Amino acid sequence: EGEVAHGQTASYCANCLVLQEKVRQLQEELDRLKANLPAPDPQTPVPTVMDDTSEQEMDSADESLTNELLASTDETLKAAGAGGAGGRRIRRFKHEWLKKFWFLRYSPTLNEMWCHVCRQYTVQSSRTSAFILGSKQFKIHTIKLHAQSNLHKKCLQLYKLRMHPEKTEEMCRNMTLLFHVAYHLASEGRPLADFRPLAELLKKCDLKIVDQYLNEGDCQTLVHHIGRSLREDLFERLRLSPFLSVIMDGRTDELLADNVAVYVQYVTGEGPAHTEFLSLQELSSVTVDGYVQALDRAFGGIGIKWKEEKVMVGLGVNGANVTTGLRAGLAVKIRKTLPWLLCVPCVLHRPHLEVLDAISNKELSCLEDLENNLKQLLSFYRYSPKLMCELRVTAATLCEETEFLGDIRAVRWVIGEQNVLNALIKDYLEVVAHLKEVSGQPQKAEAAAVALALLHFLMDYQSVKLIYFLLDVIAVLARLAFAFQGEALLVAHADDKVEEAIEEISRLAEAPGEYLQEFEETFQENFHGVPLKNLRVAEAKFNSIREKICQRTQLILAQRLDSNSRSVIRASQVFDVASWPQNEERLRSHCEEEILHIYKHFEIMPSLAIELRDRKST
DNA sequence: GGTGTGATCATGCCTGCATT
DNA sequence: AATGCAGGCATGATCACACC
Repeated sequence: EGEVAHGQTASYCANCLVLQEKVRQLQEELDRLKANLPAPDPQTPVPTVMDDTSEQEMDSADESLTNELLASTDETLKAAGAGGAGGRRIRRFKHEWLKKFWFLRYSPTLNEMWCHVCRQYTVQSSRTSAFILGSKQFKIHTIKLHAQSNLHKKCLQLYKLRMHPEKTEEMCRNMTLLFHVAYHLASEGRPLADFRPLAELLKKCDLKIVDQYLNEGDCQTLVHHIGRSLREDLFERLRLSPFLSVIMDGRTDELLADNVAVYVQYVTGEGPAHTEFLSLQELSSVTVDGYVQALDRAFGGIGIKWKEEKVMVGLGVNGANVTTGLRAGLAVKIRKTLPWLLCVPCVLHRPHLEVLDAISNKELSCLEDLENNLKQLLSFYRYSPKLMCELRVTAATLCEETEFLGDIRAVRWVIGEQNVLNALIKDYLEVVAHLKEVSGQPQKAEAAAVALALLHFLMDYQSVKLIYFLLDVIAVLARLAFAFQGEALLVAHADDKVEEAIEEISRLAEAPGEYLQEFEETFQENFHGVPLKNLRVAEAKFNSIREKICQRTQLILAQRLDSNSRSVIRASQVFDVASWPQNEERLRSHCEEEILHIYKHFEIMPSLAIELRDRKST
């Protein structure tokens, strides 16, 4: 009340004037009521409290209103101002400035001028501007400078937008373009610094883009909001989905902590299930508990309590640091809360990694020896541009593969890279010839020594035979990987593919595969004219190695599918429309048993009961 | 996240011009 | 000549941004 009373004569702002008038009327009404006086006669109605007079109306009205009011006070103020002159020059506010600068306001009581537009539309950061607080710097120069200032221009833009709503729409369109640019940068993983040049490019293409927000910080803000919006959409879809499956892909990082990418599969009313990235979680430890905690955090972040809400039906765990034991342990742990959980072999892009990791141990040290030798051979060329050039001329295939691999030191299993072994076999003679040449150069002692060691490896009968045999094994695993990468692969089919692979591997243990056969046919006393060493000494040893590799590989593949989930997963073959019988009669009874089995498995699941009830009621 | 740098703005002083 | 005013210029404060 005090403030308003104080401001009663202090402002010519239209908003203030209207409010002051209302206050005056209310005060009168209050006084009347206090004095217990009768209501005023209907000719002078007491206005009601502040109606919906919008700011917009006041703004549009304020110019004429202010000017009118000023006209009445102009003379008196002028007289008062002139009386105070004397001695050092005193600058005074000149009322004609109000006509010259429409945004200018002046309060004779406070003897301050300010900018009406800036006061209404300023941003937090510039609240200290003299033309917002109130200035006593009565110089036309000062006002002109303010009119040209960026702050004023920005506020003016906002003011005009408010006055003309149709411009807001245009601004929205322009901002949408800016959002597109920010989204593009984020989704392509491009630096935020590209924001401005990209926006400028669009401008050159005659697209209207706003001039503001073109710095990195604002781009980051836009990306942040885009991300938030997309996540909220996803969360909403997840909440609506009656069932969820989770895929966890662990990753070992030697520099930072281990982490796991959590993906979630959900169903909507139409179309197939969707798979989306949920979040990346740091692993406190690569243990069952570490993974469960990561799962808690991933779902906790979107307000889903997976243990209580009981909507999770499937789990796939993959990754370099995930052992068979860990995978099984995790399944056991989660099944304590969600007994219907299916643990399925999720898409396995690189089965050779897991197989090689699992089978390589002390008994099969030959694998690691081979790996080390291969890495040394590739490194020998990879990190010497000169040697690489020489290799390019003679052994183009191997050179290409080496380049493709990038940093050899970062490749987990060179053996697993099918094309590397293939390339080595293809360019075998050229590589051996080149190494021989390098080893014979006395001026490059270091390189010569390495080349000699590598020659020793390449001209070893057992090494070469092992490479041929591994090519057979890797080929089987590569076919499996290819099958896993198929777009519409059913779980039941994945199981079949694993079975097939196990079968093929067992055949390799008994009879030589395609590659080994080729080796045996080619090798007669020497190999393409290269005399191999340690001939036949290791034939028995090789056979034992071959057997072991096959056995272990079979075992690892067999463990891929969780035994508890197997029966349900096999029953899910019923969903493969291609396997349905043509005959209508037979179709009726087709897979009745399997459907019943799947139903019984999920029967205990609360959300299934709800889903079925909802279906019935509709 | 701290720091240096340039841009912007408010302010005061000075000067030149117009008016009294 | 005195006075008033606009505009130029210098200066310090503050802010945004780039860089480390």
